[in-house]
Amino acid sequence: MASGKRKNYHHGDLKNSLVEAGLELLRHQDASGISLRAVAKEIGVSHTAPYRHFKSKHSLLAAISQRGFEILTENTRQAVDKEPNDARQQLMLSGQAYVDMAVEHPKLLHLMFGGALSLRDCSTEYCQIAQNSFLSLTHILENGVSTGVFKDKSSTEMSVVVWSLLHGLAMLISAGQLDNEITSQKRIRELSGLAVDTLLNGLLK
Amino acid sequence: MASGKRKNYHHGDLKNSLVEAGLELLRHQDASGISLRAVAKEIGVSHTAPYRHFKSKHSLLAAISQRGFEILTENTRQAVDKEPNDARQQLMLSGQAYVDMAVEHPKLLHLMFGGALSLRDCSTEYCQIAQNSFLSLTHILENGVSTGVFKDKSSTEMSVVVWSLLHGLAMLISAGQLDNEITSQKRIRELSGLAVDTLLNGLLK
DNA sequence: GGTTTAATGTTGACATTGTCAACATAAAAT
DNA sequence: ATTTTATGTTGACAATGTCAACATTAAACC
Repeated sequence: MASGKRKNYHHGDLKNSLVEAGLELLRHQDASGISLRAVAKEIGVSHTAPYRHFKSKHSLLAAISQRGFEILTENTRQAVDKEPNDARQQLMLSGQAYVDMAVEHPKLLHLMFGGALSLRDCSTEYCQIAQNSFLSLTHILENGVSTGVFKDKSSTEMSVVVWSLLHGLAMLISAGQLDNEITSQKRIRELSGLAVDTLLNGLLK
Repeated sequence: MASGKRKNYHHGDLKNSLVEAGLELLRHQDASGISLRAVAKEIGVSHTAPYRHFKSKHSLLAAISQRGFEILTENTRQAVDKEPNDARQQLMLSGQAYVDMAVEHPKLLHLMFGGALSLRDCSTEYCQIAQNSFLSLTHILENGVSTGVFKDKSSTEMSVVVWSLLHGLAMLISAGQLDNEITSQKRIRELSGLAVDTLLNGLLK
């Protein structure tokens, strides 16, 4: 409808619409600046319609966060699939996908990791998908070790290290901490590649 | 006063007390769960007294965040001072100080990096102190290069890489993402050391 | 020491927000 | 066609952020 006012009483797919509207609002502002009433109004339903699909505002934010993990997982999978046999390149591409997420969805990333949402209090499904980056990296590292590209170390521990590097870069970028260092999209890719390259080759002489 | 009710009309140091009270509340809950009225009540002043010292709730949160950067800076400085001549050890100790911050102040760290607070809109002083970790690491790396311990690469770029690694580890820990991997305080120190060690020596065979 | 000024705290009010209960509508099941 | 269930609306209430006007007192000044 032109004015955004719905003709029918039943929306039909309100739950998903609320999540997508929330994602859209997070493009422009932090989670703390988002109100349930604003999201409902954006879609053209009453201020308490969301309570038919979500127990609370917190629940809606958790659903938006889960959507974020789905996007991150899919972006990373597509990137990695470009190089099915090269573990080193897969790490590079994973890094780029991760950092791209930070550039495109900074506020969403901030919601996903920490704050009111916690892995210490989540559904089985949410907890699982929130760890996909870790699992994906573990898989790449296992491939790298078994093909002789990487040192034979605990893949789990190395995943933690690789994930830390990529996640840290993503978080610093999205928080604006590297704005002095970053002048273009190309530069971001350079830094991402440099980070992975430095981890592979080491800092010591 | 025993009941927390102040006898005198003038508090005397309300501005700092608000920041400290906010820090304390952040030990137990996310910034989104903190209200100005609750902070004021904690100190025993009226609900609008804070507006005599802070333009808005956002301003108080920014002051709390700045306090957090001060704590991080001081903790890191004290850790690094233990090894004035060993750049490699200084990196290790910086890592530990950074990660300790994540364990002790997870919600504060989340407030400091991203969300409603941004380096794209901050006072000169805040912007400056928010970059202290970066400057500290750059200094350590410059020392390491000049003493021949580290490869002769751009210290600025290497600082970004090291900071990403430490920051990522800290953020993942504080978000509960590494709870499966971390079983004790000792384990956290191990992971922190492992992360720095892996960055120094590299992953490639 | 008294007066004036400025800093700072309080009171009351208002708009917005999250959430609830009761009611309304219609889709689905029987 | 009727009943049940899902889902949306209306109205209300408590909590919150913020503002203006007023109150208290500390500091500055003479």
